[in-house]
Amino acid sequence: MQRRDVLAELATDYVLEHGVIGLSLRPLAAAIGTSDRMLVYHFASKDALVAEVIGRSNARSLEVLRQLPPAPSVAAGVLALWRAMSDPQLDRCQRVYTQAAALGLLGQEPYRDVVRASNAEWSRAVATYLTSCGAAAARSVRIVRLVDATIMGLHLDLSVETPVGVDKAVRDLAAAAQRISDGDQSESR
Amino acid sequence: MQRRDVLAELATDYVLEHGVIGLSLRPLAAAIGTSDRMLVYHFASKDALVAEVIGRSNARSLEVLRQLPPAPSVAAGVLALWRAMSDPQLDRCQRVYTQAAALGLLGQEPYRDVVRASNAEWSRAVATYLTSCGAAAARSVRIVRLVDATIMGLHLDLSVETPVGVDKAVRDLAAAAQRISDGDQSESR
DNA sequence: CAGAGAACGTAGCGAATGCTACATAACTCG
DNA sequence: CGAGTTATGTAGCATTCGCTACGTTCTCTG
Repeated sequence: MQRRDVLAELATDYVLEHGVIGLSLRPLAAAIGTSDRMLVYHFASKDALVAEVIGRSNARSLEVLRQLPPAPSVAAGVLALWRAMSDPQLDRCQRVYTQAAALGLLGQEPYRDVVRASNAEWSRAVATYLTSCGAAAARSVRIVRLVDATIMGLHLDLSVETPVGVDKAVRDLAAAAQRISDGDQSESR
Repeated sequence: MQRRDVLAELATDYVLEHGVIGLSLRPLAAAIGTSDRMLVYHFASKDALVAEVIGRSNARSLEVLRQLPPAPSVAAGVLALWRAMSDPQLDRCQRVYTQAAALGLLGQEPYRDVVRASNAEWSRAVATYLTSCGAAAARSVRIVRLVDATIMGLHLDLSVETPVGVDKAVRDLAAAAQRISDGDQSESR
């Protein structure tokens, strides 16, 4: 394996632990046994390095998601998805993504392209998964929109405090997803 | 009004436009007609200043939310809440909150206390609002958990791209909230 | 073996960071 | 008026930042 790839993977490990926001080259380089000089040499700039790291973090997420065994129903699939995303490994990837997205919320947005691409790929993968759980293909994107946003919001809540009732909210979400898949037209023409 | 309050309000305006993440004292000071020297003098440190700004930003959110007229149903209340939070003014406050929360996701968390307090206050206010829309008081916190997280997640999505189907997701959310309020026990024992 | 290209170390540049020391002005109140 | 608190300006310190210039080692290939 090329040196560049090794460094990229090590840097990804480091970022998954320390985040993207305050990141600076020298501590990162020291932690993975190289120098800021070499990081810039291999990745051209800090922003390019971080962008690649974000991409790799999201690639790891996708890898886990794609190996998630299908559940017997959409509701069960949502619960399985929640459990999978609550695993520390995947949770860290999601946190990195959230930090990258939050950077673009106001003012500067150095990682816009990677974040966009990651978001699109992730949405597609979740749709594929929920379809494998029996979601009507025509409705899966609609379900994904709701499920993905809610899981992300709940995880952000969980990072702030450890609120009661999250499990219940997840079950409510699963039920809502199931209803949409089953063809509920009541309130959403 | 004390000079300190004036500066705090001006700083809040500035942060609502430029975010908390890359913030540095000198550009902020220059923009609001003072110096970094004076900011540290009045607020003791940068972190203390930013913490206060985050608090004020969330106070503005609460002010708007508390003046939101009750809707005739829970579903309508969720839609009204969504519309209110999509207003640029309130949206910016939410973005600042998200950035502050995202800072604490990995590694450092300088604004933990303010974020926690803001989150708690906000949840309570949303619960109060939805109760005024007819939500059963005993179920309002459960509804809030779902609604608030979803709206936050959807707004984060919207900041990344402008995806189709968000409106539909909001209506799905409103319908789900309505069902919970009406006493749906089906999937969430 | 020779040469080329990749990998790396040392040192440092210019800019920006939060914050402080020191002195000065302005205003309030006895 | 005089004293004391509040507000401000100037200058700078120590550190860190991303990045680069320059030179050296290593490895691979012809």
